[in-house]
Amino acid sequence: MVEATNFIEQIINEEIESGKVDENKIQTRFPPEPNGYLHIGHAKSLCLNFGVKEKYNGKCNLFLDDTNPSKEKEEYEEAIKKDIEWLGFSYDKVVHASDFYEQIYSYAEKEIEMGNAFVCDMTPEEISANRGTLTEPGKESPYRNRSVEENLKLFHEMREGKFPDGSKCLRAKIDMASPNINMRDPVIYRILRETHYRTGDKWCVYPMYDFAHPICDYLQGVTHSLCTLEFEDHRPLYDWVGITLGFNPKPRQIEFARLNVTNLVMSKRYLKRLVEEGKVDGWDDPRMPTLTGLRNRGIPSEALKDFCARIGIAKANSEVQISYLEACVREYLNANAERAMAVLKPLKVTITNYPDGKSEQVDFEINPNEEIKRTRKINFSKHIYIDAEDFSLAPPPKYFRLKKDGYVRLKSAYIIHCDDVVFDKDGNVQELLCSYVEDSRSGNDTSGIKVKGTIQWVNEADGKDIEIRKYGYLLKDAEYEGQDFSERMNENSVSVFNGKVEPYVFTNDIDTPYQLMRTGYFKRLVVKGKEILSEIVSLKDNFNK
RNA sequence: AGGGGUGUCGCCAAGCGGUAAGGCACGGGAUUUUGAUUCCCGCAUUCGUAGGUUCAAAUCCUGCCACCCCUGCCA
Repeated sequence: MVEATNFIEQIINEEIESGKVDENKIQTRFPPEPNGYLHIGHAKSLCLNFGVKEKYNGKCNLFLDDTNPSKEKEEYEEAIKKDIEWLGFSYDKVVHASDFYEQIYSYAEKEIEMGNAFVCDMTPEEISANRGTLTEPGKESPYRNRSVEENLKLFHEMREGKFPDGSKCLRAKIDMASPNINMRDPVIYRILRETHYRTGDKWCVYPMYDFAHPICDYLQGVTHSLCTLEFEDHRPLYDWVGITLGFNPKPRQIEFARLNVTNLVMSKRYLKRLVEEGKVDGWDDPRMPTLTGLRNRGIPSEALKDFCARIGIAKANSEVQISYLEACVREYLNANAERAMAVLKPLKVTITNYPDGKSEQVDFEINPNEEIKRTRKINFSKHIYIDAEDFSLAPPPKYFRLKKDGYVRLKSAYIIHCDDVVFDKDGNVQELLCSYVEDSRSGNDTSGIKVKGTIQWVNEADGKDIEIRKYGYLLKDAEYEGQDFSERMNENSVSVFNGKVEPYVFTNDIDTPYQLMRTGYFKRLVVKGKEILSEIVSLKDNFNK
């Protein structure tokens, strides 16, 4: 018996124990509609469904719920597959609702034969008008009592294309007085002349989600059909289909709360607007909550999965702080990212007492967390750059960095002393004239000087100019209640720096993440043909508190 | 009396009648050639609320309150 980590696994365990389900046949499915890009919310569902598969040694298909040809595209299906691959999940099969169209149609005929469904001639408006309200029952359709023969004939003619779109539909005959509106003779088949991305123009009738889904689950052998909370009201209909059609074993639908994350827009509509209005560079913009965006951002899939595991699965509506995701990303990257040095705002430093033309190599630790420390060489010479933020003319108390007449250590190299400041004609700091302490070299410092601060630097001779980008959130940190999306848009979610970076970062694969020391985690990214350094997540900063 | 759900620390979330896990965040301290990391220590006498049952209740019962979802031929 596996140890349950959430209420769904608890249910599965109980069912196995009671013999309700075969422990060797646990099966789930990841069921996106191929009508858009997957986002971080889907990652939660992916982790849940594939988590159950892996835990119970069961199966999990990628089920593309393509019952509405007007919204679905091949392009989305391919993007979905790529995202799943990125997360490292392997599905047993790729199946589509459309693979089962013929069988679903037969099941509809069966419902008609059993007197459980009828062809209704009312228009969508009429059906809506007769559905009743939340507090009042609906009215039965005048076509509700057609004979089985007539229903069958009409349903066949619907398929044959004898009726225009919307003129007729197939409805389940359940209960127009049900307090659950989904049970008031729901439409289960509609006439729709739309080219389907997989079946083309073969069909002009398409099953509705509520009818197709339980059938597809059953046909695949799904034992547990996991979906989000808004489908709770649909479960009676899901069960109705299974029971009337005599499914055995009948799949069980279980609902869980969808993921909400602060400062993130998840709605497809708004995401689309961001793309269309040019607020972002596309669906894969590093600021987007889409999986393609997160991947482009450099969020490690391991960290995303860790996040999903840590937030858990429950039924309470909740909103997770984005800082939780960031913590997971930092934790992973801290252990796995190589360190490198770059400066966002280069400030020239000349080491006046260092010999002209001399260059030496210092040892730089690749990742201080490694058990077996690895180092690489970095050139050091008379001319270097430090970050302008690491020098202050008017330092606050407890300032650890460089100040006039102060000392600071250059990471992996020497301690320097700021002797003089060169200003430009506008009075801005242009250059620092420093002297280095010759016997303070990293590794064999015999100078006896204790410095509080250590800062990163880039050697002028081999530093590369590069645009460095840091990101803010797409949504401002506001009370989401009552606030319109457009009012919450953060118009300044990109900060651009003309920085310098050591050449080492170009020697690895483009997706390699680095911790730019004291700056954050970054990776290279090609934006409009130009290579930049793009922020993955910042480093935690306790100093500003 | 529409129906279906949910309410445990700032944010997630365990708990399933025996006297409030854990993570993130936060506060304090130690170590640190990243003000990072790591390491200690602290962080709900209380579980939406009011009653009841019980030797014992976050867990059982009853009432109330709050929030979410449902009137697509969308999923």
